[in-house]
Amino acid sequence: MEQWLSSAYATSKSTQPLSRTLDPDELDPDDPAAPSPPTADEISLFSEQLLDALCYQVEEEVSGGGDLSKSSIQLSLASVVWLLLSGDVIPTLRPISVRLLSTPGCTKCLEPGCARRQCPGNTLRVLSNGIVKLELVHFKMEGRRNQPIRMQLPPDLSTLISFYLERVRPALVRGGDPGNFLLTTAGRPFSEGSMSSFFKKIQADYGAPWQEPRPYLQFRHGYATNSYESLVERLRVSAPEVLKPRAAAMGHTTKTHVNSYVQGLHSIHTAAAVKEAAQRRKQAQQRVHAGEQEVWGAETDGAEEEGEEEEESDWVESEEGEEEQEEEEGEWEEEEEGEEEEEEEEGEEEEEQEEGEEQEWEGGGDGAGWEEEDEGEQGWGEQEEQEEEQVEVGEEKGEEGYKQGGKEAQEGREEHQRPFVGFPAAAAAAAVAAEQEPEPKREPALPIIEVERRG
DNA sequence: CCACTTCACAACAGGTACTA
DNA sequence: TAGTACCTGTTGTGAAGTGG
Repeated sequence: MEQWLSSAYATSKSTQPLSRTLDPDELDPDDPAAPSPPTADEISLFSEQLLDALCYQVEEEVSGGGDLSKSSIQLSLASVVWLLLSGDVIPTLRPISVRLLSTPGCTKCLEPGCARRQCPGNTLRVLSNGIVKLELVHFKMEGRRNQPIRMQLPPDLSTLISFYLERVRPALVRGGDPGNFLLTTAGRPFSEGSMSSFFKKIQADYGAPWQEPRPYLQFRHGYATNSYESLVERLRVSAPEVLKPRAAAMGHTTKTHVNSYVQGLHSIHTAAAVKEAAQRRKQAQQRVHAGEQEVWGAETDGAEEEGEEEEESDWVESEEGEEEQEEEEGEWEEEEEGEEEEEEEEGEEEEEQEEGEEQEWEGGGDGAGWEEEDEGEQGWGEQEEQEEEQVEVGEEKGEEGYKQGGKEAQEGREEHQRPFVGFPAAAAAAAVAAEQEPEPKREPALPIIEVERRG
């Protein structure tokens, strides 16, 4: 296993293009003295910091009956942008998909020069229960992928966005409304550059707990890297002892065992992810019924010590069986592309067996479900009906797919109610949530990502 | 089939223009 | 004049194309 890991590393090193050469006075990123990227805990802490500040500030102003101050408007805008791009509550979206988001009711595509017929653009809708749903058509380059990303946001973020739409955005509009969900303080749509600088400005202005403001791409990479590191660590710890004796009995190495003898790695993987999601959902339901209030603390003991890895494992993976770990190894060593068809078929079977449980797999799998662009389709036998169903069920799921940060920051969020909870959409969300989930814990839920397959 | 090349796009950073 | 937005060049990445 160790050799395997190192060979995989060597392979990746040899096949990756070298980064640009360092300037003479530039610190080598491998140098221990180089500033480390923000950890998941730090990111979460900063999110909490922003929300608390917003809560405190807005509460005063709302209770005073006046309009929001300029700083509150900016703070609200910053909070929304931060939560959409930082990867704390949802996986980091591409800036372009966020910039092109339109307001509810806006039917035109905001992508300049969009060639698609009747393109709805990147839409944002507030569902009847207050949950915000995103449908992102423009999330990457044109013409390569046609599958839009569909995502239901967690209740917390939905509430914040509803507040932004009702109280903040109208104050940002100057003259004609361009229809963009996010507007700069000057009332214009964000350009690529202005979004980039605003994202860094947020970190600088509101005291992010890391040394220098980081561009959003680093948070995107950080999210992906953390999940990968978590995976490698799990493999490193548990795979060798499990696989070795089995491989030895067959007279070959673990590498040969997985790569040459195990068939249908992808489908096994997919099936396991679906199965695990079902278990996860079942557990969540049991918790709700049992009225367990302390799930977080119990599940995340030790999370504080381990930092990012814990965080990632909560997001992307949960307790997974050994079998799944085994498959991961194989995939990782080499791509078995020829198996894709088989994999899809099997994926569909699994989904049927699970009777809709697949809708949750994005939260319980190994991260594949989080991949917003293409991998998500691999395990799906999606049809339109299913998607509609997913929308409905997704609202329920929102309460179940907990991020389970196990962080003090999360607990801190529960301490006081956000003042923007009183607004109509948010109130509806709260009512639905109260019906569906007896416990009022403010746990951010995993968003629902659905990948639509066309043709 | 695989490795390599090409192309297009996203993002960053620095400079410049604009505006309150 | 400071803050903000825009423009442009550079770099990195992924997908498609091509040749052995």
